[in-house]
Amino acid sequence: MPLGKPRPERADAARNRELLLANVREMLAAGGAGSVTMDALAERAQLGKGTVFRRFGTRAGIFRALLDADERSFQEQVLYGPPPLGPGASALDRMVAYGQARIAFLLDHHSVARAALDRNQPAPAGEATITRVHLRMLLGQAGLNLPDLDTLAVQLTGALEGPLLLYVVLPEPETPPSPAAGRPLAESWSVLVHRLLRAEPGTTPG
Amino acid sequence: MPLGKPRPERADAARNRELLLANVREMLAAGGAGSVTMDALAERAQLGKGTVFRRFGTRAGIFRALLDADERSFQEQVLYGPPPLGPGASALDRMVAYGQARIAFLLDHHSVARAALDRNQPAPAGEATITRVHLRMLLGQAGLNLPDLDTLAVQLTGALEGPLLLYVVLPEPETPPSPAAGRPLAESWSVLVHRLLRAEPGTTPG
DNA sequence: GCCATAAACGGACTATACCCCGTTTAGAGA
DNA sequence: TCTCTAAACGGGGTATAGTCCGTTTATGGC
Repeated sequence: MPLGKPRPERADAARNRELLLANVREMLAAGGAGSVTMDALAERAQLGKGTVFRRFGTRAGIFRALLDADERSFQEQVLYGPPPLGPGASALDRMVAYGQARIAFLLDHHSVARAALDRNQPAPAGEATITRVHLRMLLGQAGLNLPDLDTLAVQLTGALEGPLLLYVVLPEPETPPSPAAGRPLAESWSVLVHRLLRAEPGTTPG
Repeated sequence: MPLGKPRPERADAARNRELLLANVREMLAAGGAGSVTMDALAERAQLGKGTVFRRFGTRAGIFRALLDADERSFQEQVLYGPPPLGPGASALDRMVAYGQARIAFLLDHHSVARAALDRNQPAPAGEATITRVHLRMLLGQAGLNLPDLDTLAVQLTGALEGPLLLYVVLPEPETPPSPAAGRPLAESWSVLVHRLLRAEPGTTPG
């Protein structure tokens, strides 16, 4: 038995996962993230409560699972899509484009993204890390003459996502997500990145 | 009866508040933030649970109250202390100094500051806002030629505090707070601020 | 001192996340 | 098809945040 393959998920488990996620989406649409309780979800899906926890581990885990699919397709746009979000543009342009896209993404998924946060757990594992890793890479490509790009990437992640996840600069409950609500953030992000990546005065680029 | 004076806190209430906070500090020292439960606190202080909630409203409120005193003296350093943290230095220098001081503060109070966060509540009201407001003011003084300093201040708040509050770049449980642990963050903050406030090439200052 | 009243108090009650473990079942191999 | 085992399932149990409301008490005005 090859060690790298920890046995695929059993068919009934997979079926139930989908069933649960479908129910979560419905509950979400009907009553918002607050209405999704483990008990209610279990009952609605006609499953035991233990099953729900076995699938998702924690309440936040449900929302992480929900985010996952969209997050993956978002990531694909970033890695393989057309520039400037995808490869083929300058680091500067890509960073601005990434910020804009990320803000739009977090706006779209605002309620779920916040519900996916887990006090106790440091970083919502999959979710926030995409930003940190990608920004770190772009900083590297930008040819900055700076020592600690890792830390800078963490801080920029905070600048980009913090306003939407921590200091909630948005939206009134039940407000349908206005597409332009993130405009100021995107605008300001662009300024921040432009100034950060701007060449040192009196330095030859290279 | 003057409307602005909503009646001072009753003596017994004040006494109990102190009693509770003292007990919280002891529990904190003994078993960490996780060991501070409302029931345990109430019992330890020989008070009813209802009283604890009446005093602090919510679990996070306890930690906010704990933070409050230190936060106030921190704020005083910023408003009236010696430069560069206090007034009397350039906006740039003050912003760098503020970042350094804030990082040290959050490091010192890391466990309490995180416990003061309240899912549900957007921003930990008093706590995070100090940073936002102060950065906003300094940005104004810096004479930047930028349109939306409010949003920029929020993003910088995220850059400064996000790493410590959201993406926990620190410390292993039970690690005594190493004073140098925030060095990379402070260093990187300095770089970020320097580049942000750097004069536009070909622009006359003023 | 005495009274009236607003505030504080207490602790039972509810809602909910998360745990445990005995029972059931899918699915690989004989 | 039968067996065997690891995985999945169920739902009662626990811990804990937060609510409610009847009771007690501090305190300002008389």
